[in-house]
Parts: sequence; structure tokens; C-alpha cells
Amino acid sequence: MAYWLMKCEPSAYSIDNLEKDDCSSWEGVRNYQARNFMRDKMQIGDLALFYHSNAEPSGVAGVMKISRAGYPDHFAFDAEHKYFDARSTPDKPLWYMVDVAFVAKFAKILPLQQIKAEPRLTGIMVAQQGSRLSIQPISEEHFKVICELSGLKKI
DNA sequence: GCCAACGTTGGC
DNA sequence: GCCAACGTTGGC
Repeated sequence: MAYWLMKCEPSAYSIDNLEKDDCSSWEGVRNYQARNFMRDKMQIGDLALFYHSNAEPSGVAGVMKISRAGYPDHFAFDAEHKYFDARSTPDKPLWYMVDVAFVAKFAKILPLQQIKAEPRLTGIMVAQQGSRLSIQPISEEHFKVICELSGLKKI
């Protein structure tokens, strides 16, 4: 059982969208490191923080659960789609995605500023300067501290 | 909207 | 395989 932090711009897809949909694919990741995490490491049942990037404020918005492990991102095969990539084919997929399921929405966004200010979260990847990785592993301890700070009692 | 930090591309 | 140019991310 592993823990993750996954970024998305809420203008594209937010925790509210996921709560409404209950379940969603997490397509469009076009970074090799992030892809490797999804393809090789993420397992059904893993918990992930939903991080709103480029937002007001940016921060953790809620919790979700991996409901399907890595599988080829078929949006890369569709020439009409914005995530199209000619280098990826059904035979030799280049990009992967997972499915996520809604677990909880925080009463309030936990802003990045507060994450940076919390001593128990020292060293967390999302607070590093210039951290752009959209799929990040996170320790169980950091995960729990963030849930606690957000007032979430129980997953 | 600015721009620093970072990842990727491609010429050589 | 180096590295400059370019594109993207994301906080501010």
C-alpha cells in the first residue's frame, strides 16, 4: 500500500468534478517519471492526495483512491485529441494512466503555504522549490499529517 | 501575466 | 553524448 500526491489544475478537473463523477481516468500525463509511477508502482487501493495546482489557493483539496492500476493512455492514440502523441501506439504504448475514485473532499483546501510551514512536513516533495512532477510518492506519515491538518478524521 | 526551474528535443 | 534552444509547469 503506497501513498501519492497527484496534481491537476482545477480549471481542467477539480475535486468537485471527481466527487460528482465518483470515478475518473487520470489521463494526459506526459512526463516519463510520472508515467513510470503510474505504470509500474501504483496499485489498486493506494491512496492519493488530490492537489490543485495553478489555483487560488494552490493546495491539497481531498483524497482519492486508485481504482485501476496503470494501463495505456488511449487518448494518445486519437489524432483528434489534445493528448494525441503519434509515438504511442496500441502495440507499443508510450503513455499510461490510472483510474481514481473519490474518497473525501477537505472542508477547506490545505494551501501550499501551510504545507511549507508545518514542521512535520519538512522535506515533502511538493514543497520543494521548482517541484513540477505531477505524480509524486508521499510517505504514509506525511499523508496522515496532511489529512490531520485538513481536519479529516478518518479515511 | 511574469518568469524561474525544469524536461525535452535535436543539431552537431 | 553534449548542450543550446525551446516548451511547459506552476507559484506568485
